[in-house]
Amino acid sequence: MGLKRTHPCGILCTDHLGEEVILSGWVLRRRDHGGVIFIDLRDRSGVVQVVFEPKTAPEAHELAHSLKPEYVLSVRGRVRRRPEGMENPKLPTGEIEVEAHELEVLNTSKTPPFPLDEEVPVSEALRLKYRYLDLRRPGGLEPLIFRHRVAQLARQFLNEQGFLEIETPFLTKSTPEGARDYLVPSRLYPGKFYALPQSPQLFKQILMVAGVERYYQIVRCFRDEDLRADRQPEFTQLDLEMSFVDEEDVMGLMEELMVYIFRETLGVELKRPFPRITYEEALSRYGTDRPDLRFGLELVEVSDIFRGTSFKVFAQVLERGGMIKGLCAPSDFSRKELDELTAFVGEFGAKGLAWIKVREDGFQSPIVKFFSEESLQKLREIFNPKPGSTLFFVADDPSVVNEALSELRKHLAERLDLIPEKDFKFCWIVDFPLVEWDEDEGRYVAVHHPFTSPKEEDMPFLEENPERVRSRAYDLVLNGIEIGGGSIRIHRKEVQDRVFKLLKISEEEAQEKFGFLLEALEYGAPPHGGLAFGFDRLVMLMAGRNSIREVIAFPKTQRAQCLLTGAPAPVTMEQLMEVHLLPGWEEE
RNA sequence: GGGGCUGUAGUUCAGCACGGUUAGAACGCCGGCCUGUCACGCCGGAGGUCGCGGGUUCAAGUCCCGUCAGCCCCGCCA
Repeated sequence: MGLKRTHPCGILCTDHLGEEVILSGWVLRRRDHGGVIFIDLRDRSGVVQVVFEPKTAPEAHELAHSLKPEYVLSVRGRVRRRPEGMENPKLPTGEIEVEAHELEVLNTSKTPPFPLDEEVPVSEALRLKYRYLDLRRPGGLEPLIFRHRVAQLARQFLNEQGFLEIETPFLTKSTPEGARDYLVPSRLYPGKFYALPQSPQLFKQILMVAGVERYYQIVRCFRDEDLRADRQPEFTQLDLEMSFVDEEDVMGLMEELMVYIFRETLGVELKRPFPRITYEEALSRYGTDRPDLRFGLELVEVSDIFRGTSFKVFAQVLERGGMIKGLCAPSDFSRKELDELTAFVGEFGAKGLAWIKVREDGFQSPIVKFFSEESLQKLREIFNPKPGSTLFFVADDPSVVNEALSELRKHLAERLDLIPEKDFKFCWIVDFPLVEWDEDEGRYVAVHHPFTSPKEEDMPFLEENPERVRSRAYDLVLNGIEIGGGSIRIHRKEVQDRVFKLLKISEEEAQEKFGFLLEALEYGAPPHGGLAFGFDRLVMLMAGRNSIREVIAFPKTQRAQCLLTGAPAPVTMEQLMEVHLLPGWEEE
């Protein structure tokens, strides 16, 4: 390579006037006037206009005729001010241009399968197959640069707080419960398998037993489950764990971390402390344990108001122990829109959606005739509805009511444009139940995981009334998306034994599955707890993107394929034999 | 496993409800011209397995069935 780069393209400005520079980058566009030729040269830093003139540099000018998009160049030239009136305000470097003296073509390029020079939409499948071109588009690297920055800030913050970054194994042991594992066959041990970790949970607890006291890791995790816009089979956690702490210590430090990252990247000043909402209250007011606090439309239970009503649908639901909740939307809806909303809640199991329109002269609805003036007055007091708004009600079992209205709440907020742009509303959800009854398995299962500590004051109910026991777990929710979760762990074996008993995990089973952790707990395990962020989700939300694929360099499709490499792919018979996997599966 | 949206030129799309000449547009690409453009301009040209398979029909891009792929959602994700 003859010409060695001296400057990035995107930083050149009037400070560099008269300087001789050597630039390297890709041809974004060529504007060839036969005489003068303009090349927009792009590198990671940005774009600058290079001018080839027949008089100034005949050789370079001649060669420049042959340039095409995505050719790779080095150009030697002089920075000069653009002629009066020829500035391009759309370019950061638009005040200047580079008068080319020498051109070296470092590589040619095939015509790209999609245009790289403009913001035209390109199908995601094509973008993923040619991800290297997709990323090369102007601004294409932005999400990854942003992600890098968030990662570095997190590291910096945690380093200063005395955390050690420690790696944990990827080839580890399958632990049942939780998501489906990705399995790796063992060559040395026929019939045995490693599993890729769903999270470093057990290792980080053991690091606490090892005396690390403060651990973190930005670490890949693997779960073989179906994909979503915010779920990839391999994703990244910012994982951390601390010794000698309670939940307030962890939550407080994590708030500081968020404040720091948001300030340094987005210039957003987050207010501390973040609201703490109990699980029960979140369900009551928002119908979900991950509420979006950027808008109102809160849910209110109105069962008592309608008790004894002659409206059959409500009465029957109440009789069989169901509930009625409602919300007030600040908008009027047409008959057709109301039908659409009814169909919408139907997707979540609601058998109907009752509505009352609020008019200047009172309520209007087909069902309002069933309600006493006293009931209607109470509705007015609760919702304080302005004329022109609409009350919605769902009557059903609590789980259906909450899910349907929670989804309706989000749906209406989007539809009515009630969500402020660039708004970041955090909250902690606390006081989760320790366990919930699993109908299919016929036993209690852990809401978080089996190592989550119960609250001290609820310990007496562990055996008699387990559903009443709250855990020392906490979830961090941002704009209605769970971005982190953690807990204070059980560090004493007798408590762990009682929880296993409650979860109907036998001693033999516990020994087989988590024996190494249980044994570790017996050697002076300190009280400890921690948290894991869904790092991709956090970055996605901060970057204002709709999918974590946008903030991952090489994401997989919804069917879990990598369109770039073609993974997953067949392997040879020899490879299968080596890991003792006999073919036969083709038969199916 | 289930529901929905999408699939037509290299790209982004129109055409499909009501089947009927040779399937269009823009950008890109190829050739030519052009000394101040910046989505340069002008002239000319090439480019199609209408995702794939089957069916209905005299005739299918268009209707029907199946299938594949991408995306969104439910289930699933302690």
